[in-house]
Amino acid sequence: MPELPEVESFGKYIRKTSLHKKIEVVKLTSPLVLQGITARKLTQALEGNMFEDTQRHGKFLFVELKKNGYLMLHFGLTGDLEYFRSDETPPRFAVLMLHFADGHTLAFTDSRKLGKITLVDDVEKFIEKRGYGKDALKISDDEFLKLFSKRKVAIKTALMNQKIIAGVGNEFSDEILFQCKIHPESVSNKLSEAQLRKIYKETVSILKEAVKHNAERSKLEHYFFLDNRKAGLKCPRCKGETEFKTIGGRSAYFCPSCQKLYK
DNA sequence: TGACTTGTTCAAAT
DNA sequence: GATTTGAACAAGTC
Repeated sequence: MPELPEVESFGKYIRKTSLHKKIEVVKLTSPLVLQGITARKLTQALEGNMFEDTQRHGKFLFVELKKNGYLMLHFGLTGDLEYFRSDETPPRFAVLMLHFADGHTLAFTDSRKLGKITLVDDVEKFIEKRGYGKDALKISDDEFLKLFSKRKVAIKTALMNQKIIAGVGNEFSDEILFQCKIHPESVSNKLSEAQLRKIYKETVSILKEAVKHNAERSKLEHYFFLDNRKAGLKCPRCKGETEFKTIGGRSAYFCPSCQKLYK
């Protein structure tokens, strides 16, 4: 699922393929993904325009336009990007296609259509208005500690709450807590300062490494859960057996014998 | 066939 | 008012 590292890669992908090219035709095949704007408005804003750069906050990608602000992309569960020659067959789940003047097309694909697309004037204001927390790679350890030491929910739930810190999703939260040997159901404010600092350090280092490898799971083999979220696996650390549990309405995988529960 | 999954949002509860 | 809980959303996968 697209979490912070995947979204960072999507930004890189756009910068590599799609900057400074005139957008000639916009095709929107599924207006369902539009958030607060009409198809006409999106088309008008993009046609004749150009991408200049990208920036990311948590799982949100903002594509800077030459004129009139930013195109905001959120990839939901199944959002993806595909850049191809315009005479090739478009991808199956294309939701938005931008045909560039140079004969290439950038498609936003989304099979389950939980992604979101809109136009944004001011990125900072957008983030503030929606109440998102700092990006997981931009927050300091002290800020992290302050936020997590007052929350009374499961640490996994808190890590995934985009209003506390932005960017961590279900899969990475399982890995972070596995690396820290902390049970995902442990209550955030019951953890010691040292434990919270450890979680902070792991969060940053796992995300950074994933970003470095373009979120390719095959290059993150020394982690355990990232590509392998299942119950009944043998824990590589203590030979216990991994378990499944729904925590905060989300699936959680962990090793109950070496990830300690603090309640 | 229908249960399951996922990130976000929103409503309800505390 | 702030925080927490839990359902809803869409639709492919198994």
